[in-house]
Amino acid sequence: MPIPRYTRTVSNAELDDLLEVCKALANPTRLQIMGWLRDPSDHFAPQADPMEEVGVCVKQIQEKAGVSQSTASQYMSVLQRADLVESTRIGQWTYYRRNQKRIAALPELLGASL
Amino acid sequence: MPIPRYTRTVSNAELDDLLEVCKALANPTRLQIMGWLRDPSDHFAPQADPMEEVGVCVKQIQEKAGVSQSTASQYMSVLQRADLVESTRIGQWTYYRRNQKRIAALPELLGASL
DNA sequence: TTGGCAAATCGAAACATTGCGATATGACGA
DNA sequence: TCGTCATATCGCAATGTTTCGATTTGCCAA
Repeated sequence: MPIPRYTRTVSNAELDDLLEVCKALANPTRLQIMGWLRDPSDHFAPQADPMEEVGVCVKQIQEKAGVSQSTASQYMSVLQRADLVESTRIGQWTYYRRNQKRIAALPELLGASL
Repeated sequence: MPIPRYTRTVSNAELDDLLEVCKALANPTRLQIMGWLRDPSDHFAPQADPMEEVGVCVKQIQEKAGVSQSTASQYMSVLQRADLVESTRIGQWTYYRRNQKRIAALPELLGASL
């Protein structure tokens, strides 16, 4: 029975997870969006539904970021795939907000994987 | 004199800094290397100079990662530009080690910028 | 001083990401 | 039912990243 030459400290799942997070944040606009979503009412104009609860709709993010509608939509789904944001659909709007639980756990993930 | 409509919480310098870190880590092999360098003697074979102090030479990283010499060298300079590793040249070898101070400060940078 | 080793840099091909306009889907109000 | 608005998805050209082999630089020992 062969003994592995060197130890593996970090699980592959955690590493892949962190990798996806880094990829999602490795874009200046997406990184900014995450910051804006921290205090939505400081960065976005009022909207139909209360942004502190449900989040901010794509149109507002698009306007603030100065990108096209399709780009804004794509950005948000990249961030969502990395589990950094959550979304709620209300009527014709999709509201995005930070996944605060996940974000709070990032330092730990960093410490464990990196 | 126009008043900015919304508040900026995060400095551009910090955001750019975090962006560079994310870019550097947004590659599976580079991410792995950072992990290996945490406990070098658990992951690399003995070498001329003591790796816990000076770090690990490029050749060892190259072999462990299974990439070409030029790729390994580039990877290390990407990590160094992001300030995640430091290097020491001894004779014909360049030893790389984690910038532990910087890495310890990452959670704070994350908390401040993201 | 010459040969060999380690590392860095260069140039290029393959591959991935970016970001747009066009189009599709679905909700709402007239 | 129709037109409009918000969002999502598609296809594509431009740009950026990856990764290599070849070349260059620098160090050391014979």
